[in-house]
Amino acid sequence: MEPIRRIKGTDDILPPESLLWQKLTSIIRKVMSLYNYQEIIMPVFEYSELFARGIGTSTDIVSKEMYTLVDKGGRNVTLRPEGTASVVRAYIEHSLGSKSPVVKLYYIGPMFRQERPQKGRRRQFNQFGIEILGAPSPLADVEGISLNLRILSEIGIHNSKLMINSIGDSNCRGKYRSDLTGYLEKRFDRLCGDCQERYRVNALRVFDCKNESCQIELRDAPLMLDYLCEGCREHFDLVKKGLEKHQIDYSINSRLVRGLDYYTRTVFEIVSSEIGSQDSLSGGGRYDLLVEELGGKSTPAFGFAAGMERMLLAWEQNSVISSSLIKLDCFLAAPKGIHLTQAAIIAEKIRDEGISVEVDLLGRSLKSELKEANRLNARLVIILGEDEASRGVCLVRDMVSSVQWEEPSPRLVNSVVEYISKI
RNA sequence: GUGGGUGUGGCUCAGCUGGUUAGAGCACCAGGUUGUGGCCCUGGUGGCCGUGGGUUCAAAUCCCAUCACCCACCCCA
Repeated sequence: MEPIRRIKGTDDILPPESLLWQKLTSIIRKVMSLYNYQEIIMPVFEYSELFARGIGTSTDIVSKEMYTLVDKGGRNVTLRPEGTASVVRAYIEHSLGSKSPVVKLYYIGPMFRQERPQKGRRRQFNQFGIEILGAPSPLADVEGISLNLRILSEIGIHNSKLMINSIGDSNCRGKYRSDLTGYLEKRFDRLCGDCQERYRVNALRVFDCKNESCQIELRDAPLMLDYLCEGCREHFDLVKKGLEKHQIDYSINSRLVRGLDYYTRTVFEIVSSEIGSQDSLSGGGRYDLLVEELGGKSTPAFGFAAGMERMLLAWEQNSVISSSLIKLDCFLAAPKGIHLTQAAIIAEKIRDEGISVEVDLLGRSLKSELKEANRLNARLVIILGEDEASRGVCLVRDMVSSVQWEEPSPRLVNSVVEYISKI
């Protein structure tokens, strides 16, 4: 019989690595609460149209990467490729804006994109992200970026770099776009095939091209930063000043263009040079037009999404040993299987006191059980041997100091509690 | 969708100018230690050498096909 395998681009996160994930999410939640963001838990699938309208049909995500299906009711639904569209949908659907002028939400969960997997790129992957809805001020941009960086530093990722840019708004982007396409048109023949395609779909993305000859052609290309209107220029200046006041290092990357259509003004990206070719740990920016685009009232907004698998990749560079996170207070050994049932009952009593206990379920030899206890990193081993039982005592062994002593059975639970709490 | 690389016990890999029973380390089990873990020693379990076809007296090894995984392009978190 052929065993069934997991779907391409999906992962089983096994222990002990899953403990690293627990730690990661607990750090994220802790920092979110420091900034007073509330969690929103959303469906993982939505009407396909939400993403088409929210993310933009010209993007790769919508045009070729979505897991879309028609359900039995004839609805066209899609596994979410990102979180922002759903948050905005929920914001509108529940009129969150009328309950409070500024709404700050975060989410953690899986996203789905049908791309060719590679390092740092999976078909099901996990993101966390925030959305600040209702705040037009650059203060919101700066807060979001600070929060993002704080999470990275709490985790222990220090090898990352922040890049920012402004891509203008509906006032100024139009003129820029036409000037840029005009510039590119004149050199169209000298651009690579990919860039010729970009020219047609979204000219701003030619700046992402890694092809050297294209970069040479782009040397004198007009830059968005020179086209910013008064409002956008001022907003961008305040973001930069804000970052400086927070002592946050950044670099301006005038070629930074986000792949999603909804961004306006501020865009940012945090990259790591140590996680392979997919080097973006997180990215986001301002999207002042999206809420209205999805049928809500005009609402300014800022948000970002971060790739959790990529953060773990960057984290492993700092040699965090996940297996050392496994800890067990106590292992209950009942050699030769005589007292297995009794052991299980004692284990429950110790657990009642909040102390973790493992019982050997196989009734193995004492040697095997100690070996097992050692593997499990157990601090104490309680041995319920025949000799001891006949004398009404148990043997307690500290696996770190190798000291062991006899304990009268009635006192066992109390003294284990005492011992563990003193460590 | 395009390109490159790799498929040998649970894991990491050696063997691959074709030639007798396919190896190592780690992990696992047992013993050395007649109830006591980690270190050490000894032994053991476990592999249709990704799959299918071809060449040959003979294929893990050569050829073709196919599948899977990895990395990169593209794009993005």
